[in-house]
Amino acid sequence: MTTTSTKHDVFQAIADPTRRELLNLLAENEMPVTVISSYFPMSRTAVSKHLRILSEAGLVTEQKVGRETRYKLQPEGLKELKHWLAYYEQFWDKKLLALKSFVESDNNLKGDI
Amino acid sequence: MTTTSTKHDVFQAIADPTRRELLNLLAENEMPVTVISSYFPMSRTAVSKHLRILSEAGLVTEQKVGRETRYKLQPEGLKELKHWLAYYEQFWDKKLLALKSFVESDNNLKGDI
DNA sequence: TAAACATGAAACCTTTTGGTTTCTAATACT
DNA sequence: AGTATTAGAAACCAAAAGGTTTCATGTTTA
Repeated sequence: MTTTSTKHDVFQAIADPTRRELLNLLAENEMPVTVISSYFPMSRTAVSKHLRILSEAGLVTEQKVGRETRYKLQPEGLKELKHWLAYYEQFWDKKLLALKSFVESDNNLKGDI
Repeated sequence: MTTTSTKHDVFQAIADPTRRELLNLLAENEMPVTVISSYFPMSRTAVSKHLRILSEAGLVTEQKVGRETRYKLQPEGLKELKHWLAYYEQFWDKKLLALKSFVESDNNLKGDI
């Protein structure tokens, strides 16, 4: 059982361009909501909601410090996406394609496991 | 200039679970709409609309053959996603982290390229 | 202690999304 | 020629998404 409680999934979380910008912003520095929202052309509350969604998807973490809540990137949350992608890489990666056709061909090691 | 006309972007295209299933289904075999839609618990028209979105995002291609339209995966469309992800990999990949701190440190090969 | 600050919750609104059913057009079969 | 088949277009609808403003609550700080 994984620790990440995924109410919103990663795919949906990164679908929104604002949220992708948020990830980008939070990648290097952790920062509180008010600071974060100063980078965006929308209300603080709206940004806060995006942060919530990112948090639920396991892409950022929140840490309360006094009256402020600091958010920062949690890159591990993107691993799920990487795994998903990995499956499709075989379809464009020549090396993987070669391996695939080798494994699937009938003229090698019949009946052997 | 790229050939992919991206009206819908990849991020949004893969956000929907039905569309991810479609990609999965079309990864191995190309097939016409009626056959495709038989795998899904919704109308043919609905599936058709999902296919359109995938197509606009450059994730599938359509080929008209007689009265049917055959769809298949266009894996290259996922490269954009891979590139996006690559940036974030540095944040969880130890090797990349090590490289990063090395490159950023001031005590190596100053002014040398 | 009172005022200011940081943030999330609530209620609300508009647009987008994911689905439906019906209609139209093109192609294939008999 | 006439009927079936394949698929997209149109019109429509309910629910979700993305935003707003206002309110409540906890935390500083003057």
